[in-house]
Amino acid sequence: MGGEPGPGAGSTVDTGATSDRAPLSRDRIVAAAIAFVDRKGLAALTMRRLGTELGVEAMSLYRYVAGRDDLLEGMVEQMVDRLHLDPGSERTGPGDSWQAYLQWLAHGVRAIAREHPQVFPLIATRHPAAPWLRPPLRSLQVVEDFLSTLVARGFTDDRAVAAYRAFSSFLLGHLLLEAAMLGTREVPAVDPGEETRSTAPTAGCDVDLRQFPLLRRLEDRLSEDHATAEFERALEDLLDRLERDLA
Amino acid sequence: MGGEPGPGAGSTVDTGATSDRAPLSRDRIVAAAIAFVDRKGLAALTMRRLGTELGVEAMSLYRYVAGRDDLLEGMVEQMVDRLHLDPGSERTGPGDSWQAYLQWLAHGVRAIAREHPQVFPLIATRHPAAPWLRPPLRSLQVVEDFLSTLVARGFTDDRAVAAYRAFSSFLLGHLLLEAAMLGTREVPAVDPGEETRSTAPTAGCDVDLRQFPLLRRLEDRLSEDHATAEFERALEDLLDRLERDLA
DNA sequence: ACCTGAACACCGTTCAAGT
DNA sequence: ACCTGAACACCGTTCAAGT
Repeated sequence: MGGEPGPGAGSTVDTGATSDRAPLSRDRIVAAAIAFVDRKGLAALTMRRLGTELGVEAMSLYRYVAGRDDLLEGMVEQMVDRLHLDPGSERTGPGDSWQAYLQWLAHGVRAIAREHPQVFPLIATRHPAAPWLRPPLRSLQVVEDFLSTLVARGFTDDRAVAAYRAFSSFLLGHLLLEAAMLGTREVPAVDPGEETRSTAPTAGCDVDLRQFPLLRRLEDRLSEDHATAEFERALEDLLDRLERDLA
Repeated sequence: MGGEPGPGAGSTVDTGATSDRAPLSRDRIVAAAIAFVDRKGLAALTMRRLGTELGVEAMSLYRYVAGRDDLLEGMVEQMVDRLHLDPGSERTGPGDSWQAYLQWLAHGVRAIAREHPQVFPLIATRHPAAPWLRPPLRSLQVVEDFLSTLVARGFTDDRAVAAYRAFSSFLLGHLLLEAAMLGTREVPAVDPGEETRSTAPTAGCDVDLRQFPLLRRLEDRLSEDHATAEFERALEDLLDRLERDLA
């Protein structure tokens, strides 16, 4: 599971600055960037800060990544890669149904979104490797797997493409929303110990709801987190719909 | 439909730099920012560039917006505002069904996404005014309208909240995907006349599909644009599902 | 081979000063 | 009241130079 091949150390999760001496590779840089964004948010990610995080002088990074955009692309790629090299644990064999495969895939992507809510939005924003393909399953390999799994289970080409669209847009919608909610709580203060400087109207985040009676009445219910139940429900519905279309 | 109230001029759409002398207000700045991003993409939006665009010295903007983040927030707000002050043209009266209202709202949001595909992703990314509320209907007024319309049509509180979640996640997913596809074609070269400098692996955007036989076979079909038909279909399905839940 | 110092062009933002 | 010049701290990125 994404474990470092490193020199056998006890491998505490390493919360602080990881200036350990490891030879600095593209994978290590990308992994550090993901961890950094998980902690500090995307806006805080800077080539220079990431450099010092790695105990190195920022410009060194350019030996391994072509620039900031390439770094972001690498982060998405590394996150999505888990979806095919995952050790077959839950991976469905050729005998399993396409429903089982879509369930596995959906839960895999959801796990990514929940582990890295700050990074996940990049999946929707960054341009795909193939511009004519929609983002959410960013790896071409994953899309190929998706289509071939369905076609092998009796989908026509057209229906497989339609299923890909329906599935990916469902997944993107749900998970971006979920990630946005998770991401909100995570990066409250810019720095621990720094007073939130309420210089401007920006700060007024607790809006007054006097003009919105229903919002006030439903505030508690709206903020409840039924994310998992809602996700399962919507996924079931989608699979049912795809199944109906097959007949 | 979003027409300028301007001084009666022939009103060509004004493609170039709009350095006309108008007294510079928050609304004008925000509108200029939206137009700029539509033309050049979000990454190109800079306080300094927006300043010169408006024939003004960048720092002047800070009289009207609290900073870049506030500007982005203003852009989202201005785009979403169309959804309630729209001149009731298609706005449904109290006698109409909640289905008609949701249809109207969905098409309104979709129109925004299609007109401003480069700006639309901000709706999913920027933090909401109320952190416990999910983004896609960013205006609290719109959410209030949504809930009160449904409650007035016989939804219980719980069902109205569930409907809001299902509807907003559907809408966000579909429209982010659609906007991403539209946005891809729009900003191909950084500048007209500037050669795309293929300095690095970044440039290899036309991936070779030799290892992905299904992608190659379905490339044409995958890149077809059935956005409108798919949207209508999925919206119908969602409304059916909400209706089933009512019984 | 791998990292760094110094430099360049460009940011966001502040603030005293102009008109 | 509204805009500007100059300045500050910080970016991304390049490249000749160090080890």
